[in-house]
Amino acid sequence: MKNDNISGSVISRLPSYYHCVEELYQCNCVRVSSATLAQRLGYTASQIRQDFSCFGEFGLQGYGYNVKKLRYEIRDILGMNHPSTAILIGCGNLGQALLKNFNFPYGGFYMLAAFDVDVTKIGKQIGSVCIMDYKDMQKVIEEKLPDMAVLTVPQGEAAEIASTLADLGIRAIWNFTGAELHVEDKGVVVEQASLVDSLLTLGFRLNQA
Amino acid sequence: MKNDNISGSVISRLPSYYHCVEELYQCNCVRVSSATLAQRLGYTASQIRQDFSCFGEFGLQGYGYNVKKLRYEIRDILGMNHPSTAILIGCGNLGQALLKNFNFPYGGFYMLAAFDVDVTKIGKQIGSVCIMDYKDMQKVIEEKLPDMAVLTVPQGEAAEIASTLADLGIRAIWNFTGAELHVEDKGVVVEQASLVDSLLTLGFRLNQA
DNA sequence: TAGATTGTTAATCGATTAACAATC
DNA sequence: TAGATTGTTAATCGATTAACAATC
Repeated sequence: MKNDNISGSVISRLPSYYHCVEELYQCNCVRVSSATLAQRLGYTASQIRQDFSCFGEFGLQGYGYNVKKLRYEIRDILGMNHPSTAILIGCGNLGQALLKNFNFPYGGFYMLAAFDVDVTKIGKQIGSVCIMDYKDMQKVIEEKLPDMAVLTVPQGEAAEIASTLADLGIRAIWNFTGAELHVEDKGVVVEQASLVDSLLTLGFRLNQA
Repeated sequence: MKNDNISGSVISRLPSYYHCVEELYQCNCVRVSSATLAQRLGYTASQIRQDFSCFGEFGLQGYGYNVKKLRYEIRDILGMNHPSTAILIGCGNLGQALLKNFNFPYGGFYMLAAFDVDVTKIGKQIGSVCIMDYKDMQKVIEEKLPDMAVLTVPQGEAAEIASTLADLGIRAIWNFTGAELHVEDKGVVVEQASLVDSLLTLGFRLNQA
């Protein structure tokens, strides 16, 4: 990686680059110019070249970008070229909905296991995994060393569980609870999955319209 | 509203202002300064005053902001001072998880009804609503005039349903499908609820760490 | 070779921060 | 009155866009 201080503006556009290049790749498209990408994404060609140049030189003068190579590079930036793994904690409605419907591999993660304290849920097969007893979580983490944990537990329990996960070596938490997790000082990456912020933005725009 | 051309940067901070001021209000906090808000939110006091000034003058020199008034103003910006209503279309796992667990009123919307085509689901009570037959949707929309529709149908059906909703007078769509909806030219506000983008950002940051 | 398109430098534009007069 | 803190103007900083030499 050329530059290790990538701005938030650039980071926020990475998912759209990923979606776009995956689509081109699926359509067997071989090459694409920054102008074409710009049109599809609603950015300027200049911005796209500027963004890519934070990470390296992926194109060829007079040609544009080879889709296969560009896809490889963008997946590399997102950490997808080496498989990352995840566990999910808290198999309520939201947890189960994610296990059943969410495309984790497309997001760059393989789901290894899911945990809950409710004995009536333990043993149930949901999506690709079988719900396990929360008591066995430590053992499983120590064995399989997952990179990331999806946190879909009740808000009141989130902070303590997050702390436990950090101590067990989990490196990232995708937090679906409203709780503030204080594990960033332990080197854990926390990403807030905030649906309500999206809805509030919708409300604002509806109110403006 | 003072200024009707609010930048995306400001809009993206509105949800955090809302969360913060709701919390202060729940704690019976009476007044707050931009410096205190800044500390709680991790912004600068200057930015907060600058942001608020896009919408009006909510404070008092030498005093700060009255929490109750500030809460009223921020809720007003987000369109919460007059009740907005919603329906949900597609009661699969995700749809049901939202109906059961998501706090729509906190997000500014009251859920009026939910629809599905699956006869085995119709009549089932989920959260505050009872799943209705998709065939009856038009009638219900014409009667109750909901402002917004939560779209949790399979991706392949999303575009057509969105178009139908637009024609029936729905003014906003909270889109949980990956489909691109072409209804913005019909004056419909579309907000993408993209969990995968959040996960991709997590992957990037994990890869950088 | 001629046309196309990159990566990068320079110019512009917008967003954030600092400073401060106004005033509660 | 004196201290505090706003709203706003000016200064700075960063992000986006435009321009263009390099070169496929």
